Amino acid sequence: MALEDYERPSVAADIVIFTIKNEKLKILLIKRGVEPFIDSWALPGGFIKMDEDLDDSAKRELKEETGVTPKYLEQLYTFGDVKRDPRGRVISITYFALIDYEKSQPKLNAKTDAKEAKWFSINDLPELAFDHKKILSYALKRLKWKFEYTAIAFTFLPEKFTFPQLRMLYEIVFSKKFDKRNFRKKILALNILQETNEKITKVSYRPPQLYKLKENISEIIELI
Amino acid sequence: MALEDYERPSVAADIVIFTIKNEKLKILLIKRGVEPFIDSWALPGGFIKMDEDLDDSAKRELKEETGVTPKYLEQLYTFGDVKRDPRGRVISITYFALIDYEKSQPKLNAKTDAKEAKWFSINDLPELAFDHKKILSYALKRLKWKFEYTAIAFTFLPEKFTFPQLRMLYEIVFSKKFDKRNFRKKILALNILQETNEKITKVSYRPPQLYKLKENISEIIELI
DNA sequence: CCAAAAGTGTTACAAGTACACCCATGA
DNA sequence: TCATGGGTGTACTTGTAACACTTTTGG
Repeated sequence: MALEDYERPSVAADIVIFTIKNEKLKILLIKRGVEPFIDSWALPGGFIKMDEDLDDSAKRELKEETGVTPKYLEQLYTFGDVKRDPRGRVISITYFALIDYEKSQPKLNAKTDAKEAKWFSINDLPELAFDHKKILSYALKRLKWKFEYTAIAFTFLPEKFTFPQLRMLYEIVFSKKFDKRNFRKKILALNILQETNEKITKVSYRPPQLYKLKENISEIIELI
Repeated sequence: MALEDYERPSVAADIVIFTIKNEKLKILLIKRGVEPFIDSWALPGGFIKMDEDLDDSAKRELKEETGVTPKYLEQLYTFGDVKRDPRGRVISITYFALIDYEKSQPKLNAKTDAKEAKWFSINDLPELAFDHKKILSYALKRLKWKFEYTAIAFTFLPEKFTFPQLRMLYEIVFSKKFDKRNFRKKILALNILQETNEKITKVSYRPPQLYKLKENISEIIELI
């Protein structure tokens, strides 16, 4: 049962990274510079190295290909159908990541196999390489689930944010409107927000109040 | 970017399979017949083959080592820390499986690397090989989650079952008592059960009624 | 003073929880 | 007739959903 007795598959990490910009839910894609699927859009990712843990690999690939560092990262699912990659057996450990929309400017690194890195609105996507469409659909389910049962929405927001901003996130993710009174009541009941005495300025209507997460809440977002 | 340019890790599938027997939650372990961790108890599993999909690999390993065919199987998580296996880089795609307690007699296959296969109560476990304790703890979380948000509990039961049986499952999984009136009300509200006109016999108290899942419900257990 | 979006409170309905007595059976 | 666990209904509490008017600001 020595490890050498077995033929080994290639193992890659691929990342679905979401942000929200201009009131749209977006994901970051790269344009492939190599075969197969050259010039197709695909999820950022690449082969894992033998001396790095899986999460580190996902972070590195994302950083190398797109210059982006996620605020939140978790493993999504492992796809490994025999024929998902025309080059041979490639198992893809996929990741689900989120980034603050203010910090989401991709910077392409020319040294990688990616020709281009670009945010695409989820409603206006190109054809994707490999089985990446399936992966994305899985990631979208996870995103909705996380919004419903955890406080992960805050990772899309800057330190200080308003209720209208937060509500907008939920409205985008679930593609429906939420009543602002009920929404506020529900969030406040979680008892994780702290009012600041600052307001948004330069809006030609009643300016919304800024809130922030209470101290020590940021780390327990998963637990709600 | 040819696949050959990358060193490849070994990839295994390991399975946490649960059953309920004698009012105890149990998992199936094998006693390792080879190094490393020879004579230690471990999750059943083994290296994936190049021509089989991941789920098939998990099913095959389970069958080969323990003779058991799961009623329910889903991917759990992929563990791949650099040093989780002393032999070298081994990534483990883990599975979560359930089996009807009436069909859960393991039959050891002598041709494998397992010396023995045995059900262990979750409250009375031996030391486990590798990082299998961590994997098990993850599987337990998933089990509770599935019980809470899906109708997966029925996979532990035979075709016809009683409310007391079903309630017992929940009490075992959550280690707490449920009020029998409220429990019944909640399950009936799901509208997935059909009363039969049969009862349990040979009990020295009022015999409980047998129920079964409505037609076409078995397949949508995930959706509740 | 107008336009725009923020902020606020009450009522109705549904879901969940707590709780105690009678029933059917085998021994 | 007794012991055992099964079966049932009601009141209370909590959470969710529906809904309309006043407030603050910049232009």
